Amino acid sequence: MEQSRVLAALSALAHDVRLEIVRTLCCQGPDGLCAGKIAHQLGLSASALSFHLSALTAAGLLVSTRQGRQVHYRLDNDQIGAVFGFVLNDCCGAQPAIRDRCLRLDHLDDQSGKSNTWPG
Amino acid sequence: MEQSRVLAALSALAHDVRLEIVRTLCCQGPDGLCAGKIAHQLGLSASALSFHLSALTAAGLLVSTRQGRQVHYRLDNDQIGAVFGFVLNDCCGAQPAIRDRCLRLDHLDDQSGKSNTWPG
DNA sequence: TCTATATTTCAACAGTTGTTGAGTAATTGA
DNA sequence: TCAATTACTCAACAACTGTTGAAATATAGA
Repeated sequence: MEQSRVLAALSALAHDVRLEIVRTLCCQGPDGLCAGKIAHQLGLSASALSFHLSALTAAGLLVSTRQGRQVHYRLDNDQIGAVFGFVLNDCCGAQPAIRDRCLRLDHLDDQSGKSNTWPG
Repeated sequence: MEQSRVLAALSALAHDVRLEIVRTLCCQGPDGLCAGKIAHQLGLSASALSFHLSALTAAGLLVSTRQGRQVHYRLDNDQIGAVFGFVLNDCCGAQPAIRDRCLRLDHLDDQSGKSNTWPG
């Protein structure tokens, strides 16, 4: 994964409406949700929603499929995982302190920082 | 962790110079690196660097300590882990497909998506 | 074809972000 | 105290981002 794609993804996620869109889509099945339903759930105008869906799609975080009049959106889990994998492994040096906190293992282990090693 | 802090952190990370600063600091010891050395390593002007260090510090991703004339910066690993923990768990529904890709476990498991469950 | 529905595009505007270079503040050692 | 070093702040400017409402596009069904 290239850094420019990671930057685009982080930039896309760094907006409250777009993070809500991600949160809304993650609880849906593989069919995702059509634009109108997302707009209704989040109380957004059609054009505002379209703007943010475009941003997330351009960043590679969403994929869309037209079904008749509707366009269905769903998360691209592979891309999302790859983005955070890049940040955690290639930018943060795969540090166990970060990984454990990220996976919420920190309360399971001792506080010495000598917990699990980073996989890979 | 509040969503507003997560948004601030993602926004701070979504810049190539700032991601390079993070990458530079993650390979340093607990003392971190002073501003002048970061500027030299990355070829930045003092004021440009100061602008970006302020952004990262305001977002809670760096901590600084003055040592004489110099100011040393280091990553706040807890905060970084908490930010990505929030996104992966509270925004992406703790999905194994994302987690495995993020931890780069995807090449170890089968491709069926039935791999490890999310911890917690 | 005509109408209704679903979504996207566009232009205008306001607000935010990033860069530059000059100036300022804090600290050290002569 | 003075000069040198280190880092920060500020103003000006350009570029980018997000919001709004109107218009355009695509599809479905009568």
